[in-house]
Amino acid sequence: MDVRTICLGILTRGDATGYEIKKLFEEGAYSHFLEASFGSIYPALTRLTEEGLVSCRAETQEKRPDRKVYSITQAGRRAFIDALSGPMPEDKYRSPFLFAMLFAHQLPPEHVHALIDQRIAETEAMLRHLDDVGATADGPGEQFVIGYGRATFEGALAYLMAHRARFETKEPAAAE
Amino acid sequence: MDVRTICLGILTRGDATGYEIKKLFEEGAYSHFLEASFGSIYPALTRLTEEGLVSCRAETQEKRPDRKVYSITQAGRRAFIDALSGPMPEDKYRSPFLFAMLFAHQLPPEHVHALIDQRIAETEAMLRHLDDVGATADGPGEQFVIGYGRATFEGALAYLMAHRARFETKEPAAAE
DNA sequence: GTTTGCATGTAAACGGTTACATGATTGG
DNA sequence: CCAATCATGTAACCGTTTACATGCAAAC
Repeated sequence: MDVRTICLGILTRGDATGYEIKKLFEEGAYSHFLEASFGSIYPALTRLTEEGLVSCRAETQEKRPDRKVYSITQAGRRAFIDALSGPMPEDKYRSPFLFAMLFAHQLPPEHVHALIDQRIAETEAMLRHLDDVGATADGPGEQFVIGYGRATFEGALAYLMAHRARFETKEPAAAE
Repeated sequence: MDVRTICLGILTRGDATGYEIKKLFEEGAYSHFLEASFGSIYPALTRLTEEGLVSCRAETQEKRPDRKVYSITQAGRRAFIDALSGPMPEDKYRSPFLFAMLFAHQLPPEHVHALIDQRIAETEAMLRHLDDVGATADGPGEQFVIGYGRATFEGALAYLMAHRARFETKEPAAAE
């Protein structure tokens, strides 16, 4: 899913500036499965405007830099639905944490232990975040996505809790 | 986690050719959280050899193309442990499926339904795959990683099963 | 007085994928 | 006969990140 399509999707929910889109990426209900930087959002918005999929009105503000508010056009809505109707690219999960855990026996036990504890803390933080955004989420889609995130993170958390002892520091482990 | 480090890690488990490393990526216990193509593996192996982190012996085969078998060196092992000891980059999860679900109310109900059913089938296939590789997995690290995968996919699957009815085709939904 | 927030944008660098090039063998 | 498996490698392309450039206002 490229940044273009994601911007289009966000704009179906209401007008926004590039800056606001970025904030949705890092703070919203999307943050656990989407990400993008200014360096990709601004050029995407410019191209989308050239192609007539979004329109742009400039708002001159006092005491604040000018802002460009983008709206999706009818053509944009059509292009968006088309993009969602085509074949879905596969989900991608890249996990440096799991990669490191694969080599747990080659690492100092206290390092492995720290890795797991850190991961537990991050997962708990993620669950709290999902609760926060879940409280104000509107449509059924958003509720579904947040629920899906909660289900996976809860599964992961339970597993981490249940298996951390395995790698506890200096656990002399009965046999090899 | 770049392809270089991942190749190094795989080679700590035993010698391998570029071709074999690729197969591990797509068939092994790694496949749910790692991926790489030939176009990145071969150049990585070449560079690693130049830097002395791996060594390479050529095996001339009859009836088969020559193969280059790579082994990790002592310097390579050190570099690998160093890479795992530094700060871990965050996990990244990119989900076109969840992105599409966010806009479920804008999509034809039968399309949403198909999306969920497809996802259920994929998740079940993934769980079967993890069972297969889990049966032959050796170290504690591999067992942990497979268990973690199972825990998250089982959480996801239970959620999908429990909530698919919400989006069932033509469910006239009591109120908005 | 320094950091944070608002606000937009560009250019270079990076890591990676896709497609291409080559070629023999084995199984359906 | 065609597809798949084994096996290596390059080059063009792509989307993205990172760093840079600019600047004012409010909060700490």
